[in-house]
Amino acid sequence: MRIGNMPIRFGKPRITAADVARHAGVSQPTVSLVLSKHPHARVAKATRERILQAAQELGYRPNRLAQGLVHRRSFALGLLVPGFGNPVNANIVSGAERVAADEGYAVLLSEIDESNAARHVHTLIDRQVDGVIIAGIAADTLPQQELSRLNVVLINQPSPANRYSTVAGDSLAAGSLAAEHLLELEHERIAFIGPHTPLPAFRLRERGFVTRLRAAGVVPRSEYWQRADATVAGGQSAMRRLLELPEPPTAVFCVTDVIALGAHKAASKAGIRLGGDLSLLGCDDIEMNTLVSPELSSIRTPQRELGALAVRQLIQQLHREDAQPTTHILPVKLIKRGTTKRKP
Amino acid sequence: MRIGNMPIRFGKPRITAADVARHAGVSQPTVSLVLSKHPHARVAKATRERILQAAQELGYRPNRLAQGLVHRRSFALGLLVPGFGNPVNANIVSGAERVAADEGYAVLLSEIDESNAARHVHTLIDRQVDGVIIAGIAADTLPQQELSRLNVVLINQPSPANRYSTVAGDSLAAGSLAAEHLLELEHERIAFIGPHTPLPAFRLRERGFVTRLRAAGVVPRSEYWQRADATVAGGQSAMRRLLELPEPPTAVFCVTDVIALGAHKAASKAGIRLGGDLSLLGCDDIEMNTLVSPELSSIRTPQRELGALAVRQLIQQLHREDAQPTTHILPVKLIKRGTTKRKP
DNA sequence: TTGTAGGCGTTATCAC
DNA sequence: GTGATAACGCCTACAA
Repeated sequence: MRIGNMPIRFGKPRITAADVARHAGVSQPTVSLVLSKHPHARVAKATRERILQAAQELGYRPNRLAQGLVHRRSFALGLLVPGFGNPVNANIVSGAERVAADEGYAVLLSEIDESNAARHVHTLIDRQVDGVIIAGIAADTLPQQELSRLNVVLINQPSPANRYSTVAGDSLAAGSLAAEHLLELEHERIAFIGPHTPLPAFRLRERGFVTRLRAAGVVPRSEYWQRADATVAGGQSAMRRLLELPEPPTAVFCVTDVIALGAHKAASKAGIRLGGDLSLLGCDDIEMNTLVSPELSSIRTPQRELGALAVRQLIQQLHREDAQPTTHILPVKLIKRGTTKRKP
Repeated sequence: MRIGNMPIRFGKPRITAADVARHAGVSQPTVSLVLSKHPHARVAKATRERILQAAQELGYRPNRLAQGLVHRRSFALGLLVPGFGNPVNANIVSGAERVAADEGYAVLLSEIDESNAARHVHTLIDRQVDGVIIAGIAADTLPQQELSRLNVVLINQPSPANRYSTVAGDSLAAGSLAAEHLLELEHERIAFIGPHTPLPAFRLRERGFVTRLRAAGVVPRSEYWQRADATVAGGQSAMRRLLELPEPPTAVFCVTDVIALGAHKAASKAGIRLGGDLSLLGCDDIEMNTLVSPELSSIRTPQRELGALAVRQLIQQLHREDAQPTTHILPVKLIKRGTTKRKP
């Protein structure tokens, strides 16, 4: 890529530490000492005052790039997500950004898919990010070599080989809660719609679901086990397939709300009374669950909290040379609404 | 803020240009010349080959921070948005990020509200962003002085004093189209729900709407003109107020889909048949419009496109010292769905 | 207590 | 063609 020799507008002369020094009649390092060193560096009160005032007057702000160069770190974090069209990801990003900003870190956003992930990771390394957070995409689909040079915190997925720290909603419990709820409502013909994507969190939800069903003596029927794209359209067609079965299920658990909303739509279109003829349960509890009618029952997973916690964990890791990978599991919660009712 | 003296994990020795130089038996600046200078800098083919190979072998990647320091720019753009829980903003961000990445720019994400805007803007300046894009928040609520030191592109709002470039959906046309559609369906008792927030785009939508109504001889009734929070809940309560009127409207235009979805919900709850008893029209055309039943008619505004265009415009501005503020208006489009039907 | 020297990794300007 | 040398803005170490 060609750089240099390009004019840049607003090359307003930046105020530098040297300017402040001149203004205050001291040397530049002294300015640096007062402004960025440990709270009470030993420097004469008088000079300190003078420097602080000069800085104030000139509106001096240290150049983070220059600081980064010296410190070999940038006070910036990379955030790798596959599209925040998905509200779950949007919430994670939002939670992460907030904490990062509070802690003085910038957030570099990278919307990735399998095809461009390597490029994005490289970009982040080039910018000396202090660490990256990975959400919504399996870490092992990313270039391992570059990843190993970074501080990494994963969201919603166990770390391959336990190398990275993880924060996650309790996916096993989510699946388990889902099964329990449907069993409690006395359903037996219970179906499942999961996405093709082999995202660990989704697999765990499925596992928790199946395990709990089996424990109750309900054996999953293969024709009730549907795969779909993790989209509304995917949920729709999967639900249509279920409804066309000679003996359709009386309850369906979808591994994400987006899928569930698609299923919701397909069922409504087919004239099925949700909550009456058929119970439908999603997972994540996104906002629009309350916009459809009847409102979609769901398992609420923490999202902003995950983003926030991931950033905190990442920042903490930066401070300890010997930090070991940690795992944080946050609880999930069943939210009963209109789509899940006792078996007809 | 205290910096320095903090251990940072993975201080893996970065490969520098000096390393490559040593490896290739040339001086460091020569490496720089070959790797980052105009396509065909004059340097002996043999040396060039050697350098390229050395760089390849060592996996050298130039340090963007150092480049930024000398270029006085960072190849990073700031993105200021008020919450991407709002899918409209999420789409804008997504479109912007994509183009930025393609052009080699990083995106620094800042989720702002009026209270923390100044801090975020400062942060961006400290990081020497080459420019910022502002979406979903009125530019004149931000600190003007700092803003004036930046390259700015606004999304969906005309520039105060015409100082900044703007890209926007055609809000006037959106309002006008909305009015036209409802008039065509022979409605006369036409209501409006707009947000409290004085966001320019919203005011323009309203103006376009009113103007077109007036042109058709329909005089807006004050009791039909509701203000609401720009949320689902806001839309709900506004719609309830409308329904309680002695003579309720037969058609309602909401200035955003989020509000409209709230209105949709309130109407459905009240037993109103949307599209039958009452026509409802939103604006933006977010994805979940097709999830409710009947599906919500809307005016589609470009969102990813706005984000993408904003970045392109911003980057272009960086290249011309004498760039004048420009204005791009993108067309909008009526999407007819189930909630708008001929007057009963 | 403060100033001087040196370097972080890069690019630009010159001599050679 | 190529290699010193000097920035960019800041911080650390050491000397005064």
